[in-house]
Amino acid sequence: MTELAARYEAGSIEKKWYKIWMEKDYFKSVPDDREPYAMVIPPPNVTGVLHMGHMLNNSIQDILIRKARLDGKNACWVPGTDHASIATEAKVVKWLREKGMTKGSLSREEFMKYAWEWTDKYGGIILNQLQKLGASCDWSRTAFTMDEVRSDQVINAFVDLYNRGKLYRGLRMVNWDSEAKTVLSNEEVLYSEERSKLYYVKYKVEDTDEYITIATTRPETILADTAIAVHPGDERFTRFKGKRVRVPIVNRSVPIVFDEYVEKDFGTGALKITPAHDMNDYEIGLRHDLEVINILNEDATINKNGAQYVGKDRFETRKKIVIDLEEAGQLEKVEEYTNNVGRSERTNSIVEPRLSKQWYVKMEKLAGPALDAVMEDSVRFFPENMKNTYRHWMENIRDWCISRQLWWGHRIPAYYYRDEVFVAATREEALELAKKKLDNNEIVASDLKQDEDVLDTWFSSWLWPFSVFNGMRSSEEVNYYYPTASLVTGWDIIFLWVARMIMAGYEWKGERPFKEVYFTGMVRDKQRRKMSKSLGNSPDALELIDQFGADGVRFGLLSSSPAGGDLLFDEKLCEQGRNFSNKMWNALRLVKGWKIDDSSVRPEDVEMRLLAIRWFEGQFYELLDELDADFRQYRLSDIAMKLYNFIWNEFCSWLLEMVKPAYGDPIDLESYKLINQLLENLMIVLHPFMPFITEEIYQNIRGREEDDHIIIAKWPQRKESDNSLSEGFALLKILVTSIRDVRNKNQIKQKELLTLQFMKSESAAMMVNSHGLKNLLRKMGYVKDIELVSEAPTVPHGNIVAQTLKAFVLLPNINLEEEREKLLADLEYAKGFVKKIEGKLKNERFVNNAPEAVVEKERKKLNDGLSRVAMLQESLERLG
RNA sequence: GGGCGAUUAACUCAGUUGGUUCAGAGUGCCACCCUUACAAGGUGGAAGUCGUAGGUUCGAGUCCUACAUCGCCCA
Repeated sequence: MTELAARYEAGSIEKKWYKIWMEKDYFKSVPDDREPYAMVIPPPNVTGVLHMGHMLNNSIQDILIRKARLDGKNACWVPGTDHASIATEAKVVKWLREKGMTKGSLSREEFMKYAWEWTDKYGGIILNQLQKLGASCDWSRTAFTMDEVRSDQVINAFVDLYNRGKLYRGLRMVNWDSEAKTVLSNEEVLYSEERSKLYYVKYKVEDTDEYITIATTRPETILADTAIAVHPGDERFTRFKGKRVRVPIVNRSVPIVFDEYVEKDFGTGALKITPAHDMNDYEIGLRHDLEVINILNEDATINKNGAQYVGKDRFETRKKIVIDLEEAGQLEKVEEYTNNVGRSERTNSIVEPRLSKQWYVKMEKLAGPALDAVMEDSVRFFPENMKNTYRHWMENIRDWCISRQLWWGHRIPAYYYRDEVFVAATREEALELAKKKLDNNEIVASDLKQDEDVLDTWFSSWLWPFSVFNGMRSSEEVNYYYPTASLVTGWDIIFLWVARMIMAGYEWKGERPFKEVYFTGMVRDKQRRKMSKSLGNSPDALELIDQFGADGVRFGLLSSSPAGGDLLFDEKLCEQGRNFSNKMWNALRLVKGWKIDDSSVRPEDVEMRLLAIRWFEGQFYELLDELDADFRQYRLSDIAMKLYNFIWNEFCSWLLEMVKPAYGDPIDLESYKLINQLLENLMIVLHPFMPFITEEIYQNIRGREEDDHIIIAKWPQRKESDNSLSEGFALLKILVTSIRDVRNKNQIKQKELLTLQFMKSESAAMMVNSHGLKNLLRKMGYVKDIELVSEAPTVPHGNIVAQTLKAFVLLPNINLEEEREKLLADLEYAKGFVKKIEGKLKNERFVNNAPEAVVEKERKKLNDGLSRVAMLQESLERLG
C-alpha cells in the first residue's frame, strides 16, 4: 500500500498544481500553426470581488478552454478588468472622504492621480481570486480597459465613428443622478413601487371663471409647466379649445393642447406638461412646439427660473409649494398613491429626467449586420431562444448615449472652440483641424476646451474581443485569434455588452467577434432570490473553496446549471463535489494498493477481468460520443452528471469490484495496465471540470516525465469496441442486483455464498456458457454454484425474473410474505406493460402505418412481456 | 401594453428527431450494513394521472390550440 491519505485534502494539492502549471507556462498562448481557440473574459469591475456569479461564469470558461487545450488547440483565454466609471469613481470618492478630502476640492488631474492609486492598491483583487478557482487564463495578457493599449483604441474608435458620421451631440432627456451628477443609462436605473402622494391642483382658465384640475405627483415641477394637455376626444374639455390657463404660483400663461397621449381615465383627464422634467412631456412638447423651461440645477436644487424657491432642494420645494398652493386655494385635494419610482443603482438617489447635451452613437446602421449575424447563426446563441430577445431589442434599437459626467474613464476627445467642435485623438491634432477649418493660424492649443465628460464604460468593453489583441492598431495577433471561439456571459447583459460587441466586431473588423455565445443563468439562493450583497444571501466564494476545494465548488456549480437556466445554489452541491473527489481518490488508493504478479494469478480470473475491461471500454467509448455531442451543445451540466455517474457507478461500483483481487491476492499485469489506462482516460475527460484532483490522480497513476501533465494531455479517442458485450452485462447487472435484493429481504449477509439456479433458456445459456460472465456473476453475487434446471426447486428459494431469464436463489429459509408482495408487484407491472403493447398491436392502423421495424420491436416486446408474465404467475402459484 | 419562457417524484432539474421496459437523474426519504479503497462510504427499496381541457397522429411528456398559475425582459 502506498502512502496515500485516506481522505483527499484539496487545499494543498490545488495550490501545488496551480503553481506548477504557472511555472510551466501552460496557460500561455502565442500564435502558431495550430487551430486557435480564443476566449475573452467578461471583464469584471476593477472594484469587484469574487462572487457566485463570477465563479459559475469563470468555471464554465475554464472548462471550455481546458477542453480546447486537451483537443490540441491553441487555447488562449484573455483575462482583464474594466474600469467601471461610476462604481469606481464612487469608491474613490468615498476613499478620499475617509482621508478628509472631497472630489470638489481636487483638480481633475489630482483626482485621477488618486483614482489610479486606489486602482493599483485595491483593484484587480478578483483576478487573484480567479486563480484559486483554477482559471487557466493567460495572465501575461491581462488587460484593463484603461491601460494604454486599450485606451488608445477606445479614443481611436470614438474619433473614427465621428469621422464616419456615426456620432452626434444631441439635446436629450436623460436619466440624471443628481447626487453623482451624472447621466445614467436605462439599465442603471432601478424601478420600484413606492408610496407617494397625488396632488390635485386647479389651473385657472383665462377669460373664464372656470378651472381645470390636474393631478401630479411632483408639484414642484409646476414652476416649469408650459402647457396643459387633454385628450382630443375628451368631451369634458372640447369647449376649452384655443384657451389658455394660468400656471399657479408663477402665474404664467400657457396653452391648452390636445394630444392622444393623454389617458382620459387617469386622474382628472388633464395633464400638466413640463417638457424639461419628464420624458413624455418632452415628446409632447416637441409635437406642440412648447417652450422648455428648466428649473433644476445639476444637484437638483431649484435654479434661477424657480421664482421664490431658488436654491432650495427639489423635495424641500415640493413641501413648500404644497403649502403655498393650499394658501392660494388652488390645491383641491391630496390622495395617497403608489407609483413606480426610479432610483440610481449606484447612489439610490431618485432619478431626475433632465435635458442635457450628450454624445450619441447612431445605432441603426450598426445594428443591421449585427442582427443578421445572429439571425443567420453566424454568431450562435446557446440557448437558442435568446435570439428572440436579441432580435426584439435590435429591431427597436435606440441611439446610445455614451457620455458620462465623471472623471474616471476615457475623457471624450472632443475639443471646443467657440461654437465649433473638433474631434481628434490628441489636442494637437484637434488644433490642426481647428486652424484648417477656421482658416485661422492664431488659435493655440490652450484656446481649445476639451469636453469635460468621459465615455460610458461599455464604450470600451464593446471593443474587448479585438482590443485585447490590440486589434484596432495592429493585425498581428488579431488575425490569428479573431474571431474568438466562444463567449460566456450572463443573459442580463445581452444588450449592454453582447449586442454591442457584435456591432463593434462588424464595424471595425468586418467580422463576428465570436462564433458562439453561451448564456449562463443567474445564481440564486434556495428561495430563488438573486444573490446579492445587500440581501447577504451569497456565501463567501473563497470560504467555499476552502471548505470543499475549488474542484468541489466547480463541480457543485456545474452539476446543476443548465444553459440559461437559473442555478439555485445549495452548499450541498459543493459537498457532493467534494465527496466525488474523495471517491475518486479512494479508487486511486485501491488500484495503487494492488500487487502485480502474473505467476500466481488464476487464468480464469484474468479471463474474467479482461472481459469486464472490454465491456467497460465499450461503455466508455459510447460515453465519449455523448460527451462530444453535449459539448457541442454546451450541455455542461449533463456532462458533469454523466461523468459523475459513470465514474462512481460504472467504474467504481461495477468495474473495480469486478476486477478487484481478493484481499492480499495479486492482480495480473495486463489487467492492471488496462485499468490504469482507463482511470487515466477518465481523469482526462473529467479534467476540464475538476482540474486539480484529476491532475493529482494522473500524476499518481504512474511515474511521469517532467513535462507530462494532464492539463496538456490528449483527449481520448474512440477505438473499435465490442458492443456485443453490453447485452450480457446488462443481464449480469440485473441478476446481481436481484440477488442482493433477495438477500436484503431475507436477512442474509451479503457475503454468505448461495446457490443460483437458472431455468433453461437462451439467455440462461448465454450467462452460463461464457466463463467470464459466469465467474463475474459468481464473484459479484457471492454465488457458489450456478446450475441449469428445468424445474423450480422444492427447497426454499427466492424468485428472480431478469428480462426473460428466470432464476432461483436457494435459501436457508424464506420470507414468504415479502416474496409474494414482490412477485405481485412485478406481475402487475408486467401485465400493464403487456396490455399496453397488445393495445398497440391490435390497432390495425398502427400495424399498417408504422414502420416495420417499429412494429417488429413491439412484437418482440410483447413476447418478452408475455413470458415474464408467465414466469411470474408460475412462481406465485408455487407460493400458494 | 408588447414579447419570451416555464409547469415532469418531497426538492432541484434532464427528457435531443414523436416510437427501445420511457416516465429518468441528483438530492432527500426508508431498511440493512463501521464488509479488507472510500461512513465524505456500501447494498437494496419506496416515490410522479408529465399544470388543465381539447386537437393532430397508427402512436404525444415531446407537435398544435385554448385556459390556469408562475417567472423574466422591454415599454
